Amino acid sequence: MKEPSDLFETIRDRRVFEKVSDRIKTLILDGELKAGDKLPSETALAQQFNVGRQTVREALRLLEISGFITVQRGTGGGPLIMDTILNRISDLYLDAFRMKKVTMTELTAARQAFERTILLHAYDHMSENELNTLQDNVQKAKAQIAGNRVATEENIQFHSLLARMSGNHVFVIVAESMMAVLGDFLSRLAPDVRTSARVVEDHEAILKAIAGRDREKALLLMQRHLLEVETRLQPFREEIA
Amino acid sequence: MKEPSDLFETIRDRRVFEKVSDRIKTLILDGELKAGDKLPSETALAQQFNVGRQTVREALRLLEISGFITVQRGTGGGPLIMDTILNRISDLYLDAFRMKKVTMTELTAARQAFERTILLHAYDHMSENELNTLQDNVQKAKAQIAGNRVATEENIQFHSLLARMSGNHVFVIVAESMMAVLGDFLSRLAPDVRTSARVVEDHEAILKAIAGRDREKALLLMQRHLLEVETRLQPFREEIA
DNA sequence: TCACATTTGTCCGTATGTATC
DNA sequence: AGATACATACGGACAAATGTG
Repeated sequence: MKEPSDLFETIRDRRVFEKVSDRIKTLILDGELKAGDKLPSETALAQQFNVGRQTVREALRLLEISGFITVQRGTGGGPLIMDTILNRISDLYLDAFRMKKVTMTELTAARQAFERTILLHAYDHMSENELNTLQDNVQKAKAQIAGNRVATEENIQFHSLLARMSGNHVFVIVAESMMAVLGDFLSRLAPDVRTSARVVEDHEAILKAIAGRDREKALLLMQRHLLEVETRLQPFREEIA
Repeated sequence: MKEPSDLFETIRDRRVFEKVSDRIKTLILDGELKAGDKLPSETALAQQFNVGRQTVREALRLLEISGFITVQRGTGGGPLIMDTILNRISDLYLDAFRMKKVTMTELTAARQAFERTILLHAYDHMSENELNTLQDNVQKAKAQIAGNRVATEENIQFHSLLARMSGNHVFVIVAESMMAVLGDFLSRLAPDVRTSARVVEDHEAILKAIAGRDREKALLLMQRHLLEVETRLQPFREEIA
């Protein structure tokens, strides 16, 4: 027979490692532990919480994958508070996209909407410094092309940088996950310097439009750019699966 | 200094439990294991992978918190494949909010971009049947209000339905994850039938604009609607901790 | 109601790998 | 190079939960 009070207790008996994880998490959220601080070693934590090391380890796994800590091995190592939550969210989006097997067509449609908004935001508050950062990115990409190498990394980073300049963290999170999906597709294709070069040209043109304060042109170029990327990858869609 | 993009991350010495986790994850992503399938028990997995049970457990923790599996104790229990990624994303968003890495304003700005496009897509291909589904949703919400109950669930579903009608998985994932966050916030507010009623009115008005083939009006109403929801959640921003 | 089997949850002891000094 | 400190990993054991007969 269950006590009536049981109805109001937590549905699931929370496991010890979850409680340990929550305790540490609370300390971080309350600001008592900040990024850069070191947590005690596993054995020390086990003693402090009066639990087994295995339990502590599982708690640390939760904190680690939730983006609150990293773990370093060796002397002077141990759990280190480090905030990578936003990256973790991007990772989860990537998993979700992969689970649903999103197509390039779907991705492009979403990017059309998203990159447009990002561009608008970035366009409005872009500083001289940020403009230089983007131009730097394009220059590095051009250097790659000049050396007959693809500039995939730089080209993807271009969009990540733009997202950052929007000043909206949610844009960054979603943009990064979308770029990861794109990177996934690209990594399965044979490197093609010529195609990569065209992407760089597109980026340079968009940048030029921004620098020239021609907003509509920048938007139009971005739209065309995304469409072109999709059509280029289109024939491969079947082979991927 | 950290690279902005970890797409091409350094080849970190991966730990055994991470490899085990990845193996299982790959099986799920490749469709060889589907939602509802049961994984072997921890001891069985340990034997199959030729690793210790503790290692398997840590791998399962990763999969669990990444939203790929749940774990049940007792006879007939064990790891069960279940997709809860969206819940995990919203959990992490909430953490990010508490860490002040993301603001409600940022989330709303992202929603504005997505919901606008979702609406456009849905508007273009909406069938009679789908329109009825949405009207059904509004009717149910109105019934709740008429009974002096909040219609939070129905109101959130309105946006999910709209996202599904866009026919784009990316929109569905992003919209539903954001909606989950809002739902979490709303669940902490005192139920307010009057406010809930206004949301339903907004939805009905949007739907009417769609049915009347007035695209611009629908877009405008949606935009206003989202802004209103934001201001309603604004005071919450400080209290969360 | 009761016993029983299965599976996760937790702890301990020990050994190995790894990074720092 | 050697010593130290730490995470990583294995194996064994028992407790607790959960379903079955």
